[in-house]
Amino acid sequence: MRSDGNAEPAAAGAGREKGEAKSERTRRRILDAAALVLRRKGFAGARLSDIARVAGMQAGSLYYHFSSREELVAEVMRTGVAEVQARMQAGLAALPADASHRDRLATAIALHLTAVLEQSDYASATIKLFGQVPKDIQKQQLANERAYGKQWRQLLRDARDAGEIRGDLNLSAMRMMIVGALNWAVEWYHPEDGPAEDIARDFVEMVLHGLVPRGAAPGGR
Amino acid sequence: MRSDGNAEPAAAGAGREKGEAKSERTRRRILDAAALVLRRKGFAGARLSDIARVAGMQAGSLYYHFSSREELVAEVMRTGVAEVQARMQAGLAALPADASHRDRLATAIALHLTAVLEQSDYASATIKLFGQVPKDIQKQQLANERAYGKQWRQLLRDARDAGEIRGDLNLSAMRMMIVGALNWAVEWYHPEDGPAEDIARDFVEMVLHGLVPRGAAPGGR
DNA sequence: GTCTATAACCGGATAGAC
DNA sequence: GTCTATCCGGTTATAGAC
Repeated sequence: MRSDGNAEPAAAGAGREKGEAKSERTRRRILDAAALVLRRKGFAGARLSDIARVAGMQAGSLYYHFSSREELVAEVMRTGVAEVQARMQAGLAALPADASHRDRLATAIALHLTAVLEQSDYASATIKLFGQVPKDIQKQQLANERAYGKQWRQLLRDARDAGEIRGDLNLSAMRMMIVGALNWAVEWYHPEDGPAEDIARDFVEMVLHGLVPRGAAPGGR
Repeated sequence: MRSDGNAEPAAAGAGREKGEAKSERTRRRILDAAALVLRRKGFAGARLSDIARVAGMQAGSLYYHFSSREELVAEVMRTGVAEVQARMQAGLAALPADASHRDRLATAIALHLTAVLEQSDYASATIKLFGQVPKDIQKQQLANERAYGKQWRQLLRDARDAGEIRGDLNLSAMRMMIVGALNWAVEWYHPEDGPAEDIARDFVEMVLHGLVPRGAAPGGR
């Protein structure tokens, strides 16, 4: 969920189909447990024994489903992007056909933030993990996130081309700043801070209109 | 560098005085090495043997200067906030007396970003580490960052009270968003992206004036 | 103050019973 | 498929020589 992926095409879908074999369901239970533990303890802090306990089994049993700890972590991260991207795609598609580009941008911000703060341990784990995992997993993950980054770039470019956002800005920097602020929320957010949607509203307001009052002299000082 | 510290007063100064004993200099050499290694490998990934190698000694020798790995990490983090705060204080004090609150805010953004991206391994390590270290170090660190958070809150409140930024915004959310976007830069920034000052300029522009062109209809849509 | 050697421990991975 | 038992490598921390 860095939005700057820049390599090969992203991997397949998020999974989560219905008619799964029992084995598939166990696998998912392990992944759910791993996402939870990884989100809380980070890459090196999450022990297989923790994950196994949450999944309701013994550490050794995990190896029937995954060939190594790293494979398990990598799959959590793959799922993390896939989930956010799926929600984003669905959420944008659900907008009325005549929604403005600014509406689409505002919706994307809210979707990313709620996914990351409230809906998906996979997403929050993925964000925390990226800077902690070995280089080869990072590379793989950049590839996974490529399509997601593309979506954000498109969103901003379309808005600019339509004249709904300024043409004098470095859109790449804007994207990093927006997504960065959203991602960083996993470091400080607690449910007592209120629903993620409320926070998203404030973020959108600042991203679109800035801190300076509309009427004020442009120069500052 | 989370800006939301909320406990006891922060610890003493950043250190770095001149007439240090040899032993003090060695201690600092170890801390420098630790900051570098921790920034690159994270809390659990940084081995004492790595740190010792960078500092030019054997792992066992570290224990003459620090009683435990955690103590070493905690001191790196304490130094991290202290350095950023010192730079911030000096940088703001260097502004002309008639600088606007918006100028002060813009300066704070640039100072935080350059400190974190270019000037201090302690600062970048501290940011990466916070979410990875044990709870007791986190607690201690929140206390260390209390004064820094206060400075940011003051900056925003003063600007609002002077009418230089809007009065209808949740300043707490704004602070988290601004500092969060800056902190997140340690996750993606590479020197090839250009000087941190340039990135800071873009950030300031968006924070102050937003993405929407000044003349545009306020409603969007 | 720093080194070498080693104790003590821990977590990932494997083997084989069930 | 899952369990128990165990191996194995690596890391923190300590002891004692220099």
